[in-house]
Amino acid sequence: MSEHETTHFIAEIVENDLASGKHAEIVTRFPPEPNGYLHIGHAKSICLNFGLAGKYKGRCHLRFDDTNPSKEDVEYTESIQRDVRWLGFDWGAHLYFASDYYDRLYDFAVALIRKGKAYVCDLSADDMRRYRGTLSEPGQPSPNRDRGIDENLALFERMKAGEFPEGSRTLRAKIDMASGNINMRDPVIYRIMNAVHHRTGDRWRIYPMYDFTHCLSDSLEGITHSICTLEFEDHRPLYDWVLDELATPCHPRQIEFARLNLNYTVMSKRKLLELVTTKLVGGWDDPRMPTISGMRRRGYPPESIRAFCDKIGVAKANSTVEISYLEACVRETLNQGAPRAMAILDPLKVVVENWPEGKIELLDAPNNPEDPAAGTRPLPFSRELWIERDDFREVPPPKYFRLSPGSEVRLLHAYYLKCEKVVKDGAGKVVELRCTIDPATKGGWAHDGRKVKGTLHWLAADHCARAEVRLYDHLFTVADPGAEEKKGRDYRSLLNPDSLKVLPDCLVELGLASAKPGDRFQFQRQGYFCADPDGTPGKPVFNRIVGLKDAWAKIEKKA
RNA sequence: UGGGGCGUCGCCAAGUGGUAAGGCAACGGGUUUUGGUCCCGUCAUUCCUAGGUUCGAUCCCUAGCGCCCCAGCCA
Repeated sequence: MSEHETTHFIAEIVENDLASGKHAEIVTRFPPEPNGYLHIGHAKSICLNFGLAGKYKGRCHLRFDDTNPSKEDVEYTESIQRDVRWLGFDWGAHLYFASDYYDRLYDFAVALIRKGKAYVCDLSADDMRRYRGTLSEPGQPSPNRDRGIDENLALFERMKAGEFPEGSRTLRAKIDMASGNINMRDPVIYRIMNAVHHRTGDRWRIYPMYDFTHCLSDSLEGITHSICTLEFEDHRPLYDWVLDELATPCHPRQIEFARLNLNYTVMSKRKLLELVTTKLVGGWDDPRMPTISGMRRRGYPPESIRAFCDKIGVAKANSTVEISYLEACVRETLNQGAPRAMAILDPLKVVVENWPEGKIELLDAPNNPEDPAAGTRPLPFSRELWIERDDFREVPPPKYFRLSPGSEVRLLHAYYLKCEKVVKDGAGKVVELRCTIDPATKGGWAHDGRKVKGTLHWLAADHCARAEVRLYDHLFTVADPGAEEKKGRDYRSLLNPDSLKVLPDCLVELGLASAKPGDRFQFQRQGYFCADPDGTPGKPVFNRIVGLKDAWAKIEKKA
């Protein structure tokens, strides 16, 4: 992981607690609700929690906050574990489920009732909302607020036994209906639900709420630092209240930080779920999705995601990070390790007129100029070649270094190539280039001091494999779909229609035909690509992970 | 005149009274058999605003302004 000093206010708190002896060892936790797939925002939290535990020699638990059976599913508990592991983190033996604490949680609730700090409320959801008051007006006490302890105990017992219909009663903490903090206006801590829980089945008819469950789960596990996002700041007084009222093993400190936002995408679980269920994308692992599984399929290396999370920092100010920053992190790690390969996305035929028909020459190509240890591979050269259509212009614009009539370029690792003639079809489309090579430039070196400005990638026509290539762009056309939505636009209408471009007839080096899903390459001069599981032995499929920086595109755009 | 937070370069983000780190982006230049990588340079006299305290304030005080979150029997 990154060497540079990662220091932020949470690390500072941890360091102080360790230095002061408040804690001998820190314990953090990543507490997802299994109601969707993890996304890059979760990755920030995962890196933070597991990262802190790793750096300060503590431990980090993976705990599923599964208290709402109506939205949760085992599919998600599985995908979440897969994703956390893939990111490079290990919870060891510390895998927990809030649902495993249901019995103890129930006992805690009973204890609260005994203390006169909780009561069974008969208000309907609508009435409860009315009694709650508003942001600027205090709430009114529930008619059941002063119900006797024994009656509360009996009623709660009967709630548990399933004697009452869903929604008919709740257990509420008795705190302060006039509090400016609405979370403290006698919050519901248990509700009646008939849903089947993915782990406890139909054993329970009542389910604890987040505010009651989370702090107690933390305490039961001996968590020292309970790190969550900003929107829970208002819940901290309640977190502390519950732990102060009950006899618990310890009282973790809740610390809030700003969640990650990325531009040109959405991070809301609801929207991501909707994109998946309405088939606006191919699934949770669609390479355009900001999900961990999407990024994995796209080809983002896990270490680049970790580096990104490390670099963006941790603070309390809401912020939106440019997705290009993530892409820069991906390029950085891929540049070091990805083997280079020739691939032609949009082929244009070149016939080398002074190269004998049928002659094949094997040239030596380094696998990675950044890493000599990666070795070399033989590259066949022949009379007929493919080059990138975009690497030829009949009328070259200013500063165009590539091929044009009469110009000379270098074929990477091969020869200097000169364009002698342009062949067009009836419609005027260029279909073939008649060229010559300079035999004295084998390997791509001219020994007469002659320089060439452009270097092109290429493939021998009869010695390459077909491949499908999928090019991706931002999921949305606007940087901030949320802002547009506030102006009345449906975020779905902001989806980028060009976010996926399928190129069915690309050409790649023969060796890539056997690439395994997940294998990553740099297609020289173009970008980084990753073999997709959709590929077949005869026809591999490559996802563009991210393009290389393109100085020429910039020049051309300016002109 | 409900409560809780936050405001430092286009985007992140250090800084905790001694005179504005770093990364990304951008721009200029060098190297280069990827117009990639790499290297060098430029890029906030200014820290939301206005007052005040101080020899000195992004950091302290006061008053404003702006933005985010909260009225689920979601998490």
